[in-house]
Amino acid sequence: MDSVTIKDIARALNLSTSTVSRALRGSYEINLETKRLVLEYAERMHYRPNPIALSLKENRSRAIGVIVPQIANNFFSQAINGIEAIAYNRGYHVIIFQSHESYEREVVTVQQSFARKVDGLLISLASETSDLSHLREIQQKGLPFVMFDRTSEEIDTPKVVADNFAGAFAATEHLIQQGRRRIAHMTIPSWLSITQERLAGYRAALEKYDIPFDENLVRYSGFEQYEISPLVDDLLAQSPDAFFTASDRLALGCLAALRKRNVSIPEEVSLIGFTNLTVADLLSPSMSTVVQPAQEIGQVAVERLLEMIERKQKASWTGTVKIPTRLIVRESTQPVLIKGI
Amino acid sequence: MDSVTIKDIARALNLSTSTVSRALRGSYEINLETKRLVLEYAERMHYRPNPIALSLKENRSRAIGVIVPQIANNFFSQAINGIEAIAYNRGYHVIIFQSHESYEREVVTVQQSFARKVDGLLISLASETSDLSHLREIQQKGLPFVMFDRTSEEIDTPKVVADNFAGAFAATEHLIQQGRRRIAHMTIPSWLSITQERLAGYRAALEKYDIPFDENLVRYSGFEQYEISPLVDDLLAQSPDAFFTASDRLALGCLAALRKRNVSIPEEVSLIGFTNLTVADLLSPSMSTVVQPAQEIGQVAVERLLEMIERKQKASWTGTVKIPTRLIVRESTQPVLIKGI
DNA sequence: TTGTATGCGTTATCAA
DNA sequence: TTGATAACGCATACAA
Repeated sequence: MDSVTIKDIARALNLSTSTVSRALRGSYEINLETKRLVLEYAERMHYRPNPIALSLKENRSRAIGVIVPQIANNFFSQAINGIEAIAYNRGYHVIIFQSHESYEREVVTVQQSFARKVDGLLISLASETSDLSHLREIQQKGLPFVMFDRTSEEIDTPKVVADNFAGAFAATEHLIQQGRRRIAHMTIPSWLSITQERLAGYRAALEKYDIPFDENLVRYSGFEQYEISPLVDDLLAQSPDAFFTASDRLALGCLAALRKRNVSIPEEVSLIGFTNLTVADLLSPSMSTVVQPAQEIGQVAVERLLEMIERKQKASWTGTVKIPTRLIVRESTQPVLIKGI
Repeated sequence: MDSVTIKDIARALNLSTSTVSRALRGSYEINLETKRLVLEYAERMHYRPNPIALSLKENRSRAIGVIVPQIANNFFSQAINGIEAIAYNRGYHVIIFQSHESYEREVVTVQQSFARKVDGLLISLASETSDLSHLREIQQKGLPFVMFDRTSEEIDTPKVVADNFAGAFAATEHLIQQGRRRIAHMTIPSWLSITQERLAGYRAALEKYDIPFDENLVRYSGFEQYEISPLVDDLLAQSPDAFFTASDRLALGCLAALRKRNVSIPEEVSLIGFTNLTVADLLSPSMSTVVQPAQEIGQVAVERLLEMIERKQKASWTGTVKIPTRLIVRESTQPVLIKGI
């Protein structure tokens, strides 16, 4: 594990470390011949500056931390994909952390990434998280961070989310236009901001078409697969004619549960979900979907973060960016219409 | 971004940094009262050792690098999930890198992770990669690494893969037992080890049932979605009665292409693919699948890596671990049989 | 039991 | 134009 250091070069060339350092950094105040010599030798020996030493000196790491509830989730893995691509081009590394939907792990993870001197943090909250003091703490310590997807009103920092309201509105409206009126809404934990926004979009669409809101048609589910089936039973007891689900897992769980009960789609019920493109591609033909712009959310979030980092300012603007969703309507096997919202 | 350092504690308590350091590390040779004082103060000030300083000193980072072709891929994100869970419990961080299937990026990434002083590397080769000198280089420099999934015979290091031969054999045999005899095999680039293994399993099953191998029934595809459809056309011209695809993307692409051409499944053709559980859950009912044990591969790989790191030895044993696959056979809507191989 | 000095790799400051 | 020295935060060999 022996790397070439500046010291090695200095010794070999009978120079001081400072001269070598300057030569490598292309400083002006240096003899051209010396410079050439150093660069040549460094090249030949495959010299690479030690990023750890640099981090210690500069008190930064050129790395950003990403905290997500789960990597093995299409939405987050696509978001990370977007994040990594941009960060890489800007010379930053990405360190991934998973909270596994656990509040405690999220707290530990935030602290660890701070200790690791990440230059900034991208975070999507664990479903368990309601107390946000760990975030206030790092904010107070001056670590820039951007929240994405699972955000909270209680923290004043830039946020990037899908336009959940518009997406839910479009989905619900689509179902209504198909003639459905008892639209069940199966969604994720109620305290998440995205849940509220989607619910609001759902309600707004109902209202537009003068359909009364029936809270018996709304069910909140956790993220475990086994929770879904009983909720579908509950909802079926309310004799809905459509399902609008708030995540891909719910959509798929719902799909499976309906099949199991021999409920035909789309004759008896229509089904529409919030999913992302990868999943949307796999869906059974009759299912339309609101596509979450996962990758774009990641990209926009990391861009805002890098801006904060490089301008070294808290946050020029701490608003929420809403990335448009797309509604993909499938009549039979083919997507026949893709419309932006 | 002001963190408490040992120096701060020393100053506040009128001690030397070495005393504080020793107290924090629970050294014996120290006054119990002093120790208590230090620990208490450190606790109160939320002291956290600076991992960067530690890395510089100890020339290690308690981080492992993971290089995958793509994060936004169910197989790899599940593998990373398995890796992260274990690494976390053992006190290691995971730094993710994507090669984006590019040889050049893989090389750069390997060098960067070495420069970052990762304690070890888990790597799955980019499809473009055939020259392995970058790996030989880090091997020679003493950086331990484990290859998983996409490995190469040419490197002598521990490897963890799915039992591709057995999986392909079981898949093919299943199709044969369904009465199929012209089984098309659509697979990934031919130079990847997993491709060869799967092809071998396919051929072995044919041989067992005295079905002649027809190379016109085998097609190699890259990882782009648009490549698939023409290949399916090619294969259909050979009038196959079944498809065995070597990855989930191919399976899904193939499925879509067949639907588009109104080829009915499973009447006209049977379809079986190599996928992982998450994807398997989404599949259209008639499609059986060989499940890749993604998470387990990640877990086993990281365990072997940590073993190498902590024993500080090159590699006690550089063999290949084959993780069993499972064949999930779906007759109609339900998986009716799950058998281990 | 505690303190002093040194080094990990780098750069910035000051001196030559 | 170049060199010596200190500093980043920590651990440790050695001195007291």
